[in-house]
Amino acid sequence: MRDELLTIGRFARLCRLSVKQLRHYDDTGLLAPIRVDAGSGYRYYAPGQARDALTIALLREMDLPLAVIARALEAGPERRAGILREERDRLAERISRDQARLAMLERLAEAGLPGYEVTLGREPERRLAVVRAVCTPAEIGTRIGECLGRLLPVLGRTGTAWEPPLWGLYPLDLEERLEIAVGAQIPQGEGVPGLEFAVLPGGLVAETTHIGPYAQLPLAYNALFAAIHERGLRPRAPVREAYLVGPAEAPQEELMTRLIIPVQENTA
Amino acid sequence: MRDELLTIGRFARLCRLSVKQLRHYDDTGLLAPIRVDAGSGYRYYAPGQARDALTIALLREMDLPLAVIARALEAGPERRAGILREERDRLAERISRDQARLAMLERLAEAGLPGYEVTLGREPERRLAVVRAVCTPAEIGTRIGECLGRLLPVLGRTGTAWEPPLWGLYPLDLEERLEIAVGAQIPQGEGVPGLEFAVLPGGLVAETTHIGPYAQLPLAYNALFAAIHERGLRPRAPVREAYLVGPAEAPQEELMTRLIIPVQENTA
DNA sequence: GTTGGACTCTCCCACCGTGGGAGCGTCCAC
DNA sequence: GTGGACGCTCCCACGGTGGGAGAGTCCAAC
Repeated sequence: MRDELLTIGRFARLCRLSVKQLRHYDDTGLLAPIRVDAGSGYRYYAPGQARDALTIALLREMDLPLAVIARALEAGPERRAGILREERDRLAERISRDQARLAMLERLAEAGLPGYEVTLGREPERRLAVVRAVCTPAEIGTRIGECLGRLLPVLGRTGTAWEPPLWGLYPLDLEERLEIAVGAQIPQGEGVPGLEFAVLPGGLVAETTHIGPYAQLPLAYNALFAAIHERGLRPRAPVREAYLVGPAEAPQEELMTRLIIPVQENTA
Repeated sequence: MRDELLTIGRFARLCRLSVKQLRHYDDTGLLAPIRVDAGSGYRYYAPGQARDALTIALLREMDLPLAVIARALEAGPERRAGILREERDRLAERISRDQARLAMLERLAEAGLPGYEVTLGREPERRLAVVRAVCTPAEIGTRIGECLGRLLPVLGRTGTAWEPPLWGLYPLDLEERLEIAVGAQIPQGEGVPGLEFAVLPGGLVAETTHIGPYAQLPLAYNALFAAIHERGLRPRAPVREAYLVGPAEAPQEELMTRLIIPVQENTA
C-alpha cells in the first residue's frame, strides 16, 4: 500500500537520517512531511519521500550546505548538474588549500617553529622601475604575475639593463585592500618610460631567506616578525621580497626568496 | 624600548589578527595581554607577545582548533612536534575523505542522480558458509577484509567447492553497532567445519549493479532504496552484496558489485 | 478500560570561531 | 576642551547537529 504513512522515527531509520535532522529539515522547509497532525503535531512521511530524503543524506555526506541541497532538489536535472559542478569545484579548491596546509604542517612538525635564521643588516638604497596593483590577499599570486607581465616587456622593449633579482613590495598589514608592486632595480637616475619609478630607502633591515613554495611564506614571515618584535624593533612598510630563484627558473620546492623588512629602533 | 606597550588595535595589525580575535583569545585564556588597565579595561600587549600571536595566526591558518593551539603553545618543542604530527594526520585524513567526496560529486554531476537501473526479480535460496563481525560504519572496509582472511583459508583447507561470487551481508540501518557478515555459497547441505552456516531465503528482491570504488556505493544504495520505496515495497534485512569483481581482481575503478535487497509487499 | 513503555512534540542550550552591531567609555592631538 | 579614533562589554548570527528537559501521544498487552 503506497498510502501507508510513516512516523518520523521509522522514516529516519529508513533514510539513514536522525530524527533531529528530519525535524530540522522540516523547520527549514527543505523536506516537509506530507502530513502533520493538527492536534498532536506528529509528522507523517510518505514512502515516496524517501527518495528526496536519501538524496539529502547523500549530498550531506558530501558536505554540501543544506541551502545548496535545497536548490539542487528544486532544480531540474540540468541545473542540478550545474549546481553539483559548482560544489565540486568548491570542494576541489578546499582540497588544494588543505594540501597546502598539510605541507606547511608537515614542515612545522619536522623543522619546528623557528627554523629561520633572521639577520639584521643594512640595505643600500635601491632605485626600481615598478608596476603597481591593488588586490585582496587571496589574489596576490595572480596579480603579481600580471604585474610581471606588464613590467618585463617594457624593460625588454626599452632595453633597460635591470639588475636581478626582481622585487615585490607589500604593505605591512594584510588588509582586504592591498597595494602591492613588482619592480626591477635599474642602474641609475631617471627611470624607464612607461613605468613608475620608486626609491627604496637604504638603512637597517631584518631579513631571512625562504626556500620552498610561496604558500609557505607565512612561516618565514612569522619567524621574521617574531624576531623583529623580540629585538624591540618596529617593522616599516613596504615589506620587500627578492625573488632569488623564481617560478620560471625552478620547481616550487626550490624557489628561493629573500624577505626584507626595514626596521626602526623603537623610539618611544 | 622593549617596554612600550601596544593597544589591541596596533597589536592586531602587527600580528595579522582581528581585534575580535584577540579579545576572544584573551577570554579563553589562549593569549592574555600583559597588562589590563583596572579602570578602563583596556588591554595592553608587549611587543614580545607578538611571537605567540603570530604563531596562533599561523596555526589558525592551518585550521587547527584553538584548543589544540593552546596545547601546542604550552608544550615544549618535542611535545609540540607530536601535536603537530597528530594534526597533520587528522588533516591528511580529511583530505582523503574529501577526495572520495569529490569523486562522488564528480560522478553525480556527470551521470546525474538516477544513473542506476534497479530491477525487481526473484532470487533462489542460497546456503552460505559465513564469518560474522560487529563494527561501526567507518570500520566496515577493514572488518570485511578481516572476515575474508578468516573465511578463505578455512574454505581452502577443507577443500570446499564454493561458488563465486563472495557475499557480504549487512543490516538495513547504518547504526553505530553493525552486525555484518561475509560468506561463500556452498554446494549442499551441511556446511563447513569451523564456519557458521546461514541460509539466505529466496524470494522477491530489488537489485542493481554498481561499477566503481566501494566509497561510491552509497550512490547505488540511494537509487536502490528510492526505487524500492517508490514501488511501495519494504526492504528487508539483510542487504546482500555480491562481489562480482573484487579488489583482488581489478583496480578500484573496475570493481563490480551487485546489490540485492529482499523486499516485501507493503501489507499494511 | 487501563496501564506502561516507546515514541513524539517543542523549546533551550551547546559546540566552534568569527564577525556585526549597539551603546557607552577613553585616549590623544589639535 | 573637543572631536574623532579607538577601546570596552554584551548580545546575536552563521552552519548543522546533538543533548536534554518536560510534556503529550500512540498502541499493544493485560
